[in-house]
Amino acid sequence: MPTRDSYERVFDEDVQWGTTKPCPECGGDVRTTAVETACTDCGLVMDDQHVDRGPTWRADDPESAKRAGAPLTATRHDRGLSTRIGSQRDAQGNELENEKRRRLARMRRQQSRARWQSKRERNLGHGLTEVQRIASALGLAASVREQACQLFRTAQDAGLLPGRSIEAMAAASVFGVCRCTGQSWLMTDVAPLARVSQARVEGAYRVLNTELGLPTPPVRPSQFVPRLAAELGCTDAVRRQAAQLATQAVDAGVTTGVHPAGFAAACLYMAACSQDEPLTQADAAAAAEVTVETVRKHRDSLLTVTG
DNA sequence: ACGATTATTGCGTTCTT
DNA sequence: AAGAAAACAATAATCGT
Repeated sequence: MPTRDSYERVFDEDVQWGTTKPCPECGGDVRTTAVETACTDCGLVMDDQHVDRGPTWRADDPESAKRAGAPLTATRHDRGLSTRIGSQRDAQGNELENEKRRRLARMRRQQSRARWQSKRERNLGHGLTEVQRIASALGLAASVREQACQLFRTAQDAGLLPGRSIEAMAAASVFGVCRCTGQSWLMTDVAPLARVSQARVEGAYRVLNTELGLPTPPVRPSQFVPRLAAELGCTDAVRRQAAQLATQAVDAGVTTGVHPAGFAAACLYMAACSQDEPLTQADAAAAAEVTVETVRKHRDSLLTVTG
């Protein structure tokens, strides 16, 4: 029996793991990790389907090659290590008789009771389910969902839960990860998905941020360009130019205090105009959930920047 | 001439600092 | 608390058909 150290990780050959290439959206780095292929800049996910294949483990001696279980995950309260008792077939795949079925059902029931050993664990399970629900409602990538779950764990470990609702902290965890990983979602996007008021989520996020010292960079309008561009069906060229305009405007310092999505909409509108692509102010504004006046205002400030 | 889009202005509200 | 920003509304101008 080889020791764990003698194992080496083996991945599929058809994917270049851990490599980067330029992003078609924003020119940033598209990085293929163990769980997905996504742009580190704009968050564009190109492929997060090969997650479930999981890593395989191979002994130095190829003879004894065997597959290990799924990778550990932060998304389940037991990190995915719990035993599942099936009900349909036995290990050989044969049908089970009724009596055995009943016995298995009983075992399953008992085990599921035993699985939630403590109140703490129940809370964790509840929180993680909530994190997952909100995260998938936002359409976050697998790696981001994973990080959100991890953040919730950290919050619980830091004793931030007592006195606050789990739902609030779960939503706050999702939002915190959105902020830290540059996702184009604001509090106004996350809070309505929570089962508690926005004020609660904000409160939970505040303690999360101060107690844990989250590395939260300021939101940049360029983060919203890809999503809005996709929603509006803009061409690649328009999207690229809009992203460029956005960063240009940030450098010029005309974006402080403004709604980033609204500004991104203005960038897209400007870019579309300059390339004679059809995009009305009304549509751009609607995508960013702002009014046409806002788009116009920012268009004007963009004009002063670009000269 | 007509509808759609864009501009302009003022004003009460909401948000940022 | 002061000031900026975004929303709302009314109205006019421009453009393509």
